[in-house]
Amino acid sequence: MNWVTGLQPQPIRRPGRATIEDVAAAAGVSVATVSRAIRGLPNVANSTRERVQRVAAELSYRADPAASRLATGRSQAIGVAVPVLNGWYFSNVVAGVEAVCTEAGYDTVVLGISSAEQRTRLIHDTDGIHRRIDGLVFVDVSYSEDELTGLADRHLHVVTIGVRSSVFPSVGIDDVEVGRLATDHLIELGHRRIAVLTGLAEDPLTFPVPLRRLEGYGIAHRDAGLAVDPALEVVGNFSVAGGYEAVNELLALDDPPTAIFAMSDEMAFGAIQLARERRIDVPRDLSIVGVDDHELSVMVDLTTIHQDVEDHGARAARMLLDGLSIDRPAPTRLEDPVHLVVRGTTGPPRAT
Amino acid sequence: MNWVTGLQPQPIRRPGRATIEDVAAAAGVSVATVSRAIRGLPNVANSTRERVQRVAAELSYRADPAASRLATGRSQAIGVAVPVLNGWYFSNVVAGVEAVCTEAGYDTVVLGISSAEQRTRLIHDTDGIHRRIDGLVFVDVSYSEDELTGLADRHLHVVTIGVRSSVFPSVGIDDVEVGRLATDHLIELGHRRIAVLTGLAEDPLTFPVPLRRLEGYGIAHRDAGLAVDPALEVVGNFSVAGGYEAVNELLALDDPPTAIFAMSDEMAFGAIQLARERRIDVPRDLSIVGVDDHELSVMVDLTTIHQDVEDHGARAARMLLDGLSIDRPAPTRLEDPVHLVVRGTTGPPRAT
DNA sequence: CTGAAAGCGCTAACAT
DNA sequence: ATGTTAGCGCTTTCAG
Repeated sequence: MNWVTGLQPQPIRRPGRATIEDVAAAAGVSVATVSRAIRGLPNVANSTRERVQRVAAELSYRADPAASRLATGRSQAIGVAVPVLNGWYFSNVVAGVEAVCTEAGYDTVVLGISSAEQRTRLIHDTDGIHRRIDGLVFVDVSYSEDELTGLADRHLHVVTIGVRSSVFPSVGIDDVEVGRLATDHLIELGHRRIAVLTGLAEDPLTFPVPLRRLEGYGIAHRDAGLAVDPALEVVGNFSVAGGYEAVNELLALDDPPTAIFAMSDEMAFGAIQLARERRIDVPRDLSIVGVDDHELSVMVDLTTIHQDVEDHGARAARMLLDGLSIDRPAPTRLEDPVHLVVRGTTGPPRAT
Repeated sequence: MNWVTGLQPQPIRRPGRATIEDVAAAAGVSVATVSRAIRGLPNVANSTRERVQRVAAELSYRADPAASRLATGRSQAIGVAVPVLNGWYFSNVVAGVEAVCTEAGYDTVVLGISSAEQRTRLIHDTDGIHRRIDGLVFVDVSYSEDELTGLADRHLHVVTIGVRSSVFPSVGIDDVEVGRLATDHLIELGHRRIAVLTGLAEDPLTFPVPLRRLEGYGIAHRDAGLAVDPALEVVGNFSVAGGYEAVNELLALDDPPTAIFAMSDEMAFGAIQLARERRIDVPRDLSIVGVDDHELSVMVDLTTIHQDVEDHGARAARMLLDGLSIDRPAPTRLEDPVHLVVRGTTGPPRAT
């Protein structure tokens, strides 16, 4: 009730912000009808629908997202959780996700998961995340199956990129094959001491992709009757600087490698840089193969394994959006083929 | 009404989702007190606040963001609008923004503004954006002052990165100085025919940064008593491929340049690549200077102009968040100093 | 096909 | 210091 009769009877309201009631009034129908008409629900006479839509357009009416979220329980937004936002791989994934989401009328909220603490908060809902988004795509941020099951139980829709999951759909590549492909290439060229630049030195659980690639690396060795030397496995953190440092270490070895399998092009770039500074001839004295087919690899003539990362993001988003209507989508796996792109940084070792 | 008496009498409610009423009941207080206690508002006895917070924690209660958004009108989310999401510059900006926002408890929603249509939709509220976010940072997506004023009138808080604005705060660098610095460096080395790789060939309004840098390029020439040759201004679209193509064109000229000022490192990378393929000696036959100080520039030994992009994003976010409480923040300009980093891709021209 | 009304969960007066 | 209650703007039975 308004006690101060006649004084500012209407609440302070931003001008131009038409509500559903305004539209209803202007169209001479009830708010329920407006809601139906606008969202394309059935049981609305065509003439009515038309009129309502016209009026809504005139008033440039848009349903308040918060209000409809409150009423429906859906936020029309999805989240994309990535360890780091800059960095070639992740920004491409995000780009793919965003494109699809925007197209579908969903907002894309980015969630940086750089620390273990952020990772925990996210999964344990300390963060209240699943009130803010309808679904989540995890990009190479990995959780135990138990944790994921927990999410599923709370009705959060998830798609993972990179790591595969037994509880949620996922898209990625065959990382074992990646490791095998790269290593095989090197072995075929005649290399016997092949170093590998891997990811973070953390709990394997948090990032299994390097492990899979390492597995492929191992398989290639085994198949060729070669033994792997643990000393040749160095952490490069998937960064240029990390790759640089890693190779620096490797070259200090008594018996340094003749070839390097870098699990990302960025690490390979770092490796190349160090080689240049040290005046090491690539590929004569050191062969280098990367993974990603970064747009700059062609520039440095890097042999690498191609994958279409932006497409991974797009496909993941599509899967997620499609799955939103189903209560528990099957944990399908979408696996993109990968292939080796041979360029100039790999060749036979000098002393073959 | 539930017709099947006795069956599932309570509404379908996700388990574990405590509401403010649950907390109130459990703590033996009213919902208003819970609200106050949890948000740290005054007028709550310490003992009460403690108890409420404890109970809330036990029930792992979190205010439903949609509900509070509806009640308060604030969404606790900010948007960051970028032309493209992959690409070194933009992903770094977004990373900076996200870090600050997350820290402050705000969600970061990314908005790709690749098409003119998306640009229009966003600004004209066809998108309903300002119901979804409290503030917006525009990253090198430029609008007329009129359009921006329109946004301000609708109480949308904005900070721009790159382009400066007379209506909203902005952070960036002195782009005229960037152009001058790069060009001067080349002129001092003795170059007289200096090409410039610019941005999009679109409406200047949509992207003034290249224009400012071009201005600096012009000033440097004028100060040195040199004339600029329009034929040496080529569009490179700020991409590696664009830079490659642009230089390809330049070299076809009757009187090709001896030096190139690329407005981004990525274009410079493309230029370097082409030079390599053509066996053009850099810097002997072609000097190249970029802008950004991309982490890979050191790798290709690129002379460039350094700027801290991630920091731009962080500062913009901070300004935006700080300004949220003020009705119309002053259009301050935060300008980061830039400096030339001389590396190996620039040197005196052969025929000095 | 359309309307009335009861929420959705929270905040913010206003009372006490 | 705490409680009551009226919205916020929309969706969704349920009635008609």
